[in-house]
Amino acid sequence: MYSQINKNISRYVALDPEELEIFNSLLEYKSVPKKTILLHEGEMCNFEAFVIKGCVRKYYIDANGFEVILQFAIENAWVSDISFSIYEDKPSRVYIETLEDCEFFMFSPDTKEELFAKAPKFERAFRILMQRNLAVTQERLFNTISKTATEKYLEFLEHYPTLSQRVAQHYIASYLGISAEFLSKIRTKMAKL
Amino acid sequence: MYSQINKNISRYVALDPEELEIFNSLLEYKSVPKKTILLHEGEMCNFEAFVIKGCVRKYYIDANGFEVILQFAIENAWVSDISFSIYEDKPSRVYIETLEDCEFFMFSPDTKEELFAKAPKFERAFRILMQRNLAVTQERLFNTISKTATEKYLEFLEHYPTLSQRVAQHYIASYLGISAEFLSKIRTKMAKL
DNA sequence: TTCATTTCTTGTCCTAGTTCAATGCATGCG
DNA sequence: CGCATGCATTGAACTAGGACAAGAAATGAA
Repeated sequence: MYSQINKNISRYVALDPEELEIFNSLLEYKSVPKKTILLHEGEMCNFEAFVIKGCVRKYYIDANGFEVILQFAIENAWVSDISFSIYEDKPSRVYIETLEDCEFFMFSPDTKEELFAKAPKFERAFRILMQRNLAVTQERLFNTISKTATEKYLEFLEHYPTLSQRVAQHYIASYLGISAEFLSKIRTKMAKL
Repeated sequence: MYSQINKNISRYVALDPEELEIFNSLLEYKSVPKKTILLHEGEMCNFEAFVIKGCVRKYYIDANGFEVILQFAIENAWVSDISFSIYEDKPSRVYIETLEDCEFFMFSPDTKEELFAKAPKFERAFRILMQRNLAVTQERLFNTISKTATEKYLEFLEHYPTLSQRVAQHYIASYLGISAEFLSKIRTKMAKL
């Protein structure tokens, strides 16, 4: 049960057995049914979740009432509204919702501090995690600005091959920043070639 | 000369005089004339720069040969291609260029490691810096997806009031992800109201 | 198995923003 | 000073993608 997350965190920093021990002892396991909202807009996000199993989406609702999906997180991914909530003490503007029955390991800000105090090496691991997060977000910005809808969809299929089977199409459209109807049209056009 | 950067870094973590001493001793001052490219696409970005004075832009060139500006950095901002280059060991896809005569404090990856070794508290400071960077990028993504060109421009003016005086309009258009012509049209329309 | 709800498709019309000129305006440089 | 290069503006024609509507297909609960 711990092997996934241990493998994940070990990618960023070399850990000895005692450190992993400390890490595992602080993890909080949580099982959540599908369609559960883990974080509502306006709340403080007080967790960072590692997905053991299942799929979640992180989204906000824009000025016109449209849902815009910022991130899908599946097995071995982390999800949180880190950037705003935890450190800036601002309420979150996003929702985090399970799309399938999920299992998580959760970190609260307090247990994270405890971890850093007991094993400072993790400060570095979480910094690198943050950096990867930034890299992914930058890549997404890059795609959003510079690619056509079709290119974005192809890139999505390549990057997340399993996801297109797991989540409803209109969620993918929302992630790509295009209308569900237009995605449908892109798909029929692609099928004809 | 050190007061700006000391003030900046102290926002994220409480530092005692010895720690600031160490920090300052590792800073490398650099003065660069305008229109200098600090980082070319394909190079490894081996610095994080704090802008003491001046203005730089970070941009990439998309598949159709268009420049897209990702970031402007002015006084008291940090600029780098952190996310990809330094830790992932991938060559950068972006350019960083001075738009005015500039003064910087530079950090190389090595001096950063030296800093972390001598004063571990900075690991945290740089993690938080990274988080803010992520927050800003996420905000930008949010705006890019959900706002009209006019809204983006207004938001830009509000957020970076001085920049619109300092940089050419077509750079702002490129930052907003719209054509220079269309920005001009937005401005004339706004002026008529 | 049936009915209801959600999801996907398809067509038509519409608009925000682009592309491509052409023209006037700065401004830096010999 | 004059000239060249880059910058901003304006207009006309075009297009990617959106909004709306209505039907088909899939999913799911009782």
